[in-house]
Amino acid sequence: MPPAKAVSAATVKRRVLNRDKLEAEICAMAVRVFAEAGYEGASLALIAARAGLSKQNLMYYFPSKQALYQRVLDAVLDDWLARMASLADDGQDPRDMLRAYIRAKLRFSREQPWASRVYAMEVIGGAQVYGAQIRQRVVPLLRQDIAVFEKWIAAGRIAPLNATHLLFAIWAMTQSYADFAPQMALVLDQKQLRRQDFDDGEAMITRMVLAALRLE
Amino acid sequence: MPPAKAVSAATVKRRVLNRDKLEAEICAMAVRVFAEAGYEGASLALIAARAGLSKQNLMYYFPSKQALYQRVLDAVLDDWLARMASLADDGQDPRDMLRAYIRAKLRFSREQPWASRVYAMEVIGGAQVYGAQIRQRVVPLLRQDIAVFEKWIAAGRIAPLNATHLLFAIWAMTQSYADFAPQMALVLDQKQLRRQDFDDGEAMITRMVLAALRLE
DNA sequence: GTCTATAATGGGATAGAC
DNA sequence: GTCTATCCCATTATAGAC
Repeated sequence: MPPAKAVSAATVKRRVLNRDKLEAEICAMAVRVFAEAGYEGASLALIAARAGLSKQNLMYYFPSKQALYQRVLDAVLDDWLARMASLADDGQDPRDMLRAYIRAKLRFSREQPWASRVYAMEVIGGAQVYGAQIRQRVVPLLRQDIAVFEKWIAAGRIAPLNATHLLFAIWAMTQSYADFAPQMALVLDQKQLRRQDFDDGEAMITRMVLAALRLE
Repeated sequence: MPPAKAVSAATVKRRVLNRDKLEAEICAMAVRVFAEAGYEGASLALIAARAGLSKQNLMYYFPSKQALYQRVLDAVLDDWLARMASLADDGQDPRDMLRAYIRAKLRFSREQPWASRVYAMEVIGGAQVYGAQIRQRVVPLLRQDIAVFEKWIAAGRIAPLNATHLLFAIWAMTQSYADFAPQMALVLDQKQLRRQDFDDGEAMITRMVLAALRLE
């Protein structure tokens, strides 16, 4: 864990922001720490230092570590779901909608890798604190998308297959460009993924999906 | 975190085992705790209780938490790599080899979900403790597999595509049946994944890969 | 090898002055 | 809202008897 950096300039500027903005900025720092160290491994002292305030001051805004963690996950889901225009919007060309869906999900992996990772860690650990929210906010959307696939199949617009596992496959592949980026970078002999790698991934994923659906 | 269970019967039996066996059994308990709680979140006391010995006794066998963690990851990789007969073995039919590869990887996800998850958590967190081992033991094997894909392409046995990202896709999809099983179970409205779900996943993944490679 | 006892540290959380 | 000071507890780790 690298030492916290001084953020005096940012701190001063922040003092004039209102509470909502400040809390959002704290979350933005916290998401990264949680993603790097996990819930237990993340220390409030480090998060506070990264955000440019004292640990006690941090606890003025968030009464407990769990409260901060849940707010972080809420923010992650908000951002995520806002970007992921559901497939359910409707009866456009499946080919175009799938391309857009894959692109949007990969874009999130590229622009918000820590958000994706903190969510992934929570799920892998069994979603012991955030399970209820996932059930309420994520699962219904996934089921909606699956229902769209099934409608397309029923209408003969895509080849018949298991719609649920198709969605699992799309999620797995797109998520991995955030979650497993460190390993991918090692294989590619790079320090981190570049824009080109995401484009290559997008081409690969799109091809696999469309080929499986007999849409190319 | 559920309370530790009494394991008196197992404990007694274990006392007659030799040191290697006992250490292996401790690792088997530890991998699950690390996967559920992450490195920092896992406590030696819980691991010791699950393994049926005292915390102090656990530390007789493993001098530190980090040493135990690294041994756990070593064991995970040993088991994993032993099962994953590399593609590189040679020039069989690409169709059969890919089917076998996907099946072997999914079987590992099904039989050793905690192993997969503890590895995933380590990578997502940036592989800060185990990065060197991944570089030495995992990356070369992945590169070997990628090289096989490229040989197949050069020989015209599969359609041309980005071999690296093809492997990333296969890994992402097969891994996810261990790592994201909790979320999948929620979508499927089940307590956990059943054998049938893995079979459905295998069919889906195989279809996507073979279709992308123009092998079906 | 297994136990009791105990250091030593770090981190979450609270109280109260200003 | 921000600071200093402090409490309390869990946890890793060690020492030493048996």
